[in-house]
Amino acid sequence: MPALLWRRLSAYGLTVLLFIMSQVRVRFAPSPTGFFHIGSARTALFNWLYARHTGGTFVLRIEDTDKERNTDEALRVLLEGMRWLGLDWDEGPEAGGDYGPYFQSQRQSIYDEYLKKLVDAGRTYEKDGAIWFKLEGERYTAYDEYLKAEIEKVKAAPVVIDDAVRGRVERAEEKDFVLVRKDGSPVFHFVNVVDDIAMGITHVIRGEDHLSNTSKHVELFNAFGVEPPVFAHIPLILKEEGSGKMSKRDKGALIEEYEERGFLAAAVRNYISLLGWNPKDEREKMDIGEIIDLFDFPGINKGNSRFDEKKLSALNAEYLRELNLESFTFLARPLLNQAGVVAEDEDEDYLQAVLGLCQPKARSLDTMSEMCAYFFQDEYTMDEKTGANISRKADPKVLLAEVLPILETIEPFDADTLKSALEAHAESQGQKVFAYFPALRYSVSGQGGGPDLLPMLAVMGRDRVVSRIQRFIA
RNA sequence: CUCCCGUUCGUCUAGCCCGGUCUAGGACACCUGGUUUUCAUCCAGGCAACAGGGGUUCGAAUCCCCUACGGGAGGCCA
Repeated sequence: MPALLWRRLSAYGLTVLLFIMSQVRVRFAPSPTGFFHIGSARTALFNWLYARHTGGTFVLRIEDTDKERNTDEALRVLLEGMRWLGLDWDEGPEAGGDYGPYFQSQRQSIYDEYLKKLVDAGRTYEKDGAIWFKLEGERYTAYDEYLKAEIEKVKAAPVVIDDAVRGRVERAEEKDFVLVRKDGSPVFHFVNVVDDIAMGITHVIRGEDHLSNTSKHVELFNAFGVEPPVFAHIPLILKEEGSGKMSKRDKGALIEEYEERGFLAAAVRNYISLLGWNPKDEREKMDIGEIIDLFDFPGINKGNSRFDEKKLSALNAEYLRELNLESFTFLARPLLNQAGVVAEDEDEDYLQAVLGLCQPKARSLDTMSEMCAYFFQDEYTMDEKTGANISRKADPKVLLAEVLPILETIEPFDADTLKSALEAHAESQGQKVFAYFPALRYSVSGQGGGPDLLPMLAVMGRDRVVSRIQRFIA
């Protein structure tokens, strides 16, 4: 059958292919917990990418069955995180769609209806007030080492999962499982499958932590007489240090954290797309259109990957450098204001001039405040080590006293003019101009490093430079 | 305890399906040098890996088996 079908399809060429592909329906089904975990974000991203790659539909379904958590706030964090990453959904909260409602808390009647199908088919039974799914197969009782109890087990036929990432996986369920709790609420495995059926989901892309449970899901699909969707179980993201998958407590685990720290969404998105997937060539920095083009199941890895903040930062730095100065300033300003480094009413031109010096060397926006605090504040800490190093060669006060008159009078106060004047002076003293540089930098910034010195002095302006040197000498 | 998945430089990975082109490529990190002040940019160079064992083969990172290790699941959590 498939061979014949394929021949047919090829005959019609691209048109038919596009038609088939447009049938793709994927979903991201988070439960709002109050934070947006990087692993969830990556799952959302892969689903979104696959939908965009195939011209399919990306559904956002909220698994909000846990009423205890602050759902309003938790939902807001989630939706905001999605938007920040640029993951727009075609159906779901605020977007609507023909398969709603998109909140599990509002789908009870659908679950009732589907449960009835299983009851009618004789695939359920009641025990301890809960409704259980009945596996098919020979039954026996055995002691379960994990449950520490004598329980009924079933020799069910193994279920075959044809996973798009892992290939053929076989697994047999051996215990009946609960569909509806004593309190009447349906469990995850049941609602997940029902929703996927009811919403016409064709591809389930999710973390490998669900792989073992997939046999339950396939049992349910079979019981409903529905062909299961294509499963694609993607590898997990492991924590940077130590063992286990990343959890919300680990550094760098939360998407909202990156937003606050001034990371660029495009950089974060690019980085997480590379966790467990790659384009099979040497490209790393890719714009989103390129990623959409290249993204597909064969490029997804099987092995788990470890989160590496350094690599994220390096990518972020690349994106940062591409920004024009206006955008860079726009993004950096709030962080600098927040850090108390830059006053709310600070002059935009001065800020931009300073950031123009710092941008080429910036790795992330959140380190910006310490990098350039001395441009804005006259009280800055003097790095002792640098001070000691400088004094070893010559008395910086003497050197500065020599050049101070030049700085006080030179016109205009710009990098080129400063350069020639300082060079001329150095020559007259039988010195190289660089002999003066460390003392100059140290006196006006307290640092041993920073942006190019002369442009830096020019940006700071005569008044600031002169008074700082005077204070240093005194 | 059982089951499932995985394992290439410190890290992300290419190569594996279709065995020779692999003295295993790239990137991040790190180290060195340069960019004739600094340095966080930039440039050049360097360090560094096929988990172990057995088999198949003229030949294995690539195929098969075993072991080890890592991860996940087994809940009236999702």
